[in-house]
Order: sequence, then structure tokens, then C-alpha cells
Amino acid sequence: MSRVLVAMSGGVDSSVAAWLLKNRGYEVAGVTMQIWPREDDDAKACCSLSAVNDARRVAAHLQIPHYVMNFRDEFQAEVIDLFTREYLAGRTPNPCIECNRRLKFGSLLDKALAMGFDYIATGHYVRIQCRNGEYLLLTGLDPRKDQSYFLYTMNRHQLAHTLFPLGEYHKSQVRAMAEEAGLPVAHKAESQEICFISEGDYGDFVERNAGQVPPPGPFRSSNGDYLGLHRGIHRYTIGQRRGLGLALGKPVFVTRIDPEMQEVWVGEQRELFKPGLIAGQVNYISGKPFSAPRKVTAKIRYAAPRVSATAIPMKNQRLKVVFEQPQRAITPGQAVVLYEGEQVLAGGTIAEVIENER
RNA sequence: UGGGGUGUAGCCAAGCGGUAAGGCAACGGACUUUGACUCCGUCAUGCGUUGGUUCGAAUCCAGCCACCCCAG
Repeated sequence: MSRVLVAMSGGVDSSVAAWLLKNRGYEVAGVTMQIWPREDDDAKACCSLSAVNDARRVAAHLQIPHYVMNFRDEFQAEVIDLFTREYLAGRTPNPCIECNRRLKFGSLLDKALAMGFDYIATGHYVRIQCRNGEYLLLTGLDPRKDQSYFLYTMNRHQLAHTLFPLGEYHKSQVRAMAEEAGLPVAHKAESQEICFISEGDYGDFVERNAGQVPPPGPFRSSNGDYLGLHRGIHRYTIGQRRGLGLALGKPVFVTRIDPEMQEVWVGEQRELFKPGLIAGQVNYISGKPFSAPRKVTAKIRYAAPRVSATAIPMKNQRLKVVFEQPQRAITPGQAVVLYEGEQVLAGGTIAEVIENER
């Protein structure tokens, strides 16, 4: 009988994942990763004390062992510090992707294997398929919940030792199963927003974690005019409208962040549409880089539809992606994930925005 | 202190005697396992100020105040 360690956040999804695996005959244990040092987290934070307690209650209900593992130092070093550095550098990081890459499918998987487990499992809405000895990462069947975007960093080794039991279900079905299983968390709300920031805004968080307050600097219009003072480049992201405090009669959006000059450029909506991007740190699920340009569909943010594009391999793990239609607010630091049909092919971090078609 | 002009919410602005449009910003919420976007909602018992005319005034009249422009 295969042994599975399920990462349990105390939420509905991972709880149902554990329940499903137990019903399928796996020998299941649950683990809750402690990642955030504060003891007074409110219930909203995904790894707060109450999350640990919820997970423990679910494990007890399912009659499976439950462990709590301390990942605080690692989370700080691999996720939070990176998050902070990126913002200070004028980019917009995606901490969930790093957490998956470094912690869940990094350290946690290593520990699980060392403890004699065959697999780890999570409540992500994605599927893994094994065809001809090759592991494929597929989108979740529920198009509204598909979370493959967050998992493009996975490699064959990780895929071979991971189970995603929710990938074939829709959220409504998962809710129903939670009900059926009598899980104590069946009616818990969806988790949302950055899990380690439970109060205040993320700009304050960056300042606190960095131990410094980045200086204000100029807002500039498309033709370079000074429009006012911003509150530090870490508080802005490409495409942002709210929070600028600029009353220009027309809504304006952040079009560019210049870390050298500490400038934030703003312009009209239409100025946000760009033809392509260059991604770095590209990971190919198959392990084999593209050898030639390839037609794909691509996602430049989690909550966006996949759009047609051509991916052109470059040197140094880089990839150029040119979209069929210009895309709005392509943002350095965010991820671009490439698909073919329901299959995740690759993904990388957006390093540069291509300004003009050639 | 001669002439002219303007004063409506944080910004812009409609209104021209009948009981304060709209945009931007801000704030709140929805959406969302990242940041954004988007959507919904809220936002002047009050129209520089003091009087007057009128059934009724941001709208008409007068004084005062402030700012702007042209002449000095």
C-alpha cells in the first residue's frame, strides 16, 4: 500500500484531498507546514494557529496521523525575503509560485520521501498524467479553479512523487464531498490574498521586512512630465490604477517602473498593451527545452484566459513569447506559463517586456 | 483699489429662479490560493461670505473677502 503525505492547510480543498486518498486505499498522513512566525495571526492567514487546529481536527475526523512541520526559516529565506527584494527592485513577485517551488515540492517532498512516504499530495486543482513513462502536468478540469499556473516549476521527479486528487473535480463537487465526508471545515470560506500578510497592505509589509522605507519619487506621464510624488516604487505594479492619488480627469495606470530613477510612469489604458515578453528561469515540464519556435497558448497572470502566442527559445534558459494579440499589463516578476491544449509545457519569470513589434 | 474676470466636494466641472449632473481621486464591498485589472456601492441639507428680492435663489441685486488678467 502506497504511503501519502498530504499537505493540509486546514481548508476545504486539502481536507477533501486527504479524504479522497484515504478512500482510494492509500495510507494517508497529514502535515501542516508552519511558515509564519507570528502567533497572533488571525483566522484568515492560511498557516495561522487556527489553520493548524483546523487541519488537526480534520485529520482526527479522518483518523489519520497529523504532523506539524516547521518551515519558518525556510519560508522567510526562500519566499518572504525574495518577495521583498523583488518589490524593492521594481518588480512584482508571485510568492505562491516560489512557495510551491521551494517548499511544498522542494523541502516538504524531500522530507516526505526521507520519512518513507511514496508521495506527497495537495489540494491543487491540476492533474498529473503518465504517458509512456513521461509525466504530464494538465490543467484542472474545473476551468474556474485551474491552478496549473502556480505549478509550472515542477519537474519530472516531483511529478512522479506527487498526487493531485482534486484535478478531476469541480469546486462544487469538492464542496459536496466535504459535506458528505462530514468534514468540520466544509463551510470554510475560500482562502485569498497573500497568506503571510494578514493585516495592513503589502507595501507596509515590504517596508517592515526590509527594515527600510524606500524613498518617494516622481510620477511621470508618458511624455515625461512630472505629475506628483509617489510613495516608493514597491507600492506599485504595472497596470495598477487605484492608490495612485492622481486626479487627472481620466483614469491612469502604471505603465512602467524605473528602479534606477525610482520613477513610476503612468498612462492611459491603451498604453498597457504590449506585443510580447522575454521570460527567464524557464522550466520545461518535460525537461527538454524547445528546439524551435512553437505555437502555444500562454497565461501571463493567474486570473487570465490563455491566449495564443509563439514561444521562441533563446540562450540561457530564456524564452521569447510573442502574442497573437497584444496583452495588457505584462508585468516583470510575474510568471508566464505556456500550454498546449490542457497540458502545461513550460513557464518562466517575466524578465522584460517587448515594447514594439518588429 | 482704474478696468475686466472668476469663486460649486480633495481635483476638474454641469447648472442660468423650482429645490446640487458627470468625470477623476478617495473610501467600502464583490471577485481572487500572488500583485493587479474589472464590477458594485458610498461620497456637497450644500454652491466664497453677509444681507436683500421672491411662494421659492447656486442661479437675480448689493456689500465684503479671495484669486486671476489688463492697465499702472
